[in-house]
Order: sequence, then C-alpha cells, then structure tokens
Amino acid sequence: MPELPEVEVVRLGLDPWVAGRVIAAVDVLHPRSVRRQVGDIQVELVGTAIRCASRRGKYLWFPNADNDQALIAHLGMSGQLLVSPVGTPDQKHLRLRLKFADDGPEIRFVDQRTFGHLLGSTLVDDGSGGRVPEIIAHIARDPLDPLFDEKAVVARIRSRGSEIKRALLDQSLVSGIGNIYADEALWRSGLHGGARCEELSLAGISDVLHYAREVMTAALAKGGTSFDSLYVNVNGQSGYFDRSLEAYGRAGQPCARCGALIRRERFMNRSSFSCPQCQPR
DNA sequence: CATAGATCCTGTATGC
DNA sequence: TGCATACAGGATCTAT
Repeated sequence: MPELPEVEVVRLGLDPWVAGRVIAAVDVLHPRSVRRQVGDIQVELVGTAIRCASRRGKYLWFPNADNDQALIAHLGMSGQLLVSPVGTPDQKHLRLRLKFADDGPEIRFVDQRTFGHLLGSTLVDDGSGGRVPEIIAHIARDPLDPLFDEKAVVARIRSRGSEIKRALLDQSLVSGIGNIYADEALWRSGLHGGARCEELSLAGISDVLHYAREVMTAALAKGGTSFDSLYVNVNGQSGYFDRSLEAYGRAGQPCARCGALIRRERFMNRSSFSCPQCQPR
C-alpha cells in the first residue's frame, strides 16, 4: 500500500533512470492502466526527453524537458515501477512498458490489482512559481513539501465537518497520508480517528500533522513499509518499516505505551487500528 | 458546495 | 479437497 514514503523511495530510485532519457515507445499492455488517458499516449510522449522524476503526495510525474507535458503515474494499491534491462522476462502483471532511445533499461509498470494508472497531462502553474500537472492540481501539498503551509492546513482541517481520520486521508487537504500512516499519526497523538475536527484544538491538529510528518520521515529512512512483495522499490526490494509500526496491523497485540490490546474497527470501508486506552473514543 | 458512500481489481487467507 | 466468502484500500464518481 504505497503511501508517501514508499512513493518517494520509488521516485528516488527512478530519477537517475529517467532524467535526460528520450522515450522511444510506450507499450500499453492493459487498457485499465491508462483508463484516464484521453488522447494517444504514444503521440504525446514518444520522442521527448524526460527531465526528472517528481512527486506530490502519492502521485509521481515525469516532466518533459522540451515541452509543457508530463507523464503522470499513480501506484494505487499494488503498482510497481521497475527498472528492467531489455530482455528481462515479462513480470506477471506487467501493464505498461517504457522503452528508451538509448536502448538502456526499460521502466515497467507492474500492477496486480490495477488500481494504479498512468496518463499524460499538461503542466500548469502551481501558484508558487513551479509547475504541476493539470490533472493533479487539486492534490494538496504533502507534509514533506518545503512549501507545505501548516497553519493554513490546520485551519482547514479544524473547519471540517468530519472525523479527523477522514480529513487526514483527504488528499485535497493534505496529501501523502494513507490508511497506515493515518493510524500511526493518530496513535502517536493519542487521538481516536473518530474525533470530530471541529472539536479539536488547533494545537491538537497541529500535533497530528507533526506526527504524520515524523512517522513518514522515519519510514522513508527505512525504505518504506511493506508487508509482502506488492510494494517494492525500483529494484524489486521491500522496505522494512513494518517492524516499526505501533498500531496498524497490530490488533490483539499490546500497545507499546500502555500494554492495552490494540483494537481493530471498520472505518470508511477499511480497517483502523488504535489503542483503546491511549485513544479513547 | 461539502460530505458520505459505492466502486473498481485480483491474489491470499479463512471458513464450512 | 473444493468452493465460497472476506479482505487488502486510493481516488474517483455518484448520491445526498
């Protein structure tokens, strides 16, 4: 389940393999992986050089060096972007292949559950002198972004008429946080995800965001979180932050702070893990 | 407009 | 053993 740290690991791994390279072909092997693409993806991308690998929240994009277009990629739940030498046998769920004019290693999009996708997009002004793909202009800056405006985000969350966990997962408020890191940030805060935003103090919301940044930074330093082979870096290797999780996936195990048994609840059609003692409803 | 819920997908684990 | 069901969940779409 790639969230910000996992996507950043992928971005870091991809950057040296895409920067300056000219796309020679885009082989689409599964239509669902390009379901949001409107025009001909070949026409849009072939013959252009990639400038670098960029990221906001859980979205990646590769801006072209010579025009105002970019290739966007989202890993969804199970997407992988792998660097594969030409001739490497096709991976089981290979959905798309980027070939380059230098005949060097391909970038392959492998995605078991096909929640991920890629598409071309034009770049627009991001409001701070930078460029961002038009398609993801509604995605908020993430807590690791130097231009993340914490005060403004805290105020927006405070005025939300919903539970705090729902707000943390809303990528138009703050991006990059998914189910795992939301639960971890809430555990560190001692807040139950069902707490109403409008009943929290500004300082309390600020704390949750600090913890979110803290836990995602720690996860990034360990190469991200993965429970199985579905999340891997560009070399196919897994991160090992799962050993550091305090709440997520630990139902029935003792809370590291107080010893109470971590509980599991359903929320927004998915599992939430919390400590009944440290995080009362 | 803001918020809540349904929906897409496939491999693995579990229950009877 | 085999079949059915639950589960994992990000972001978009639809409904209220």
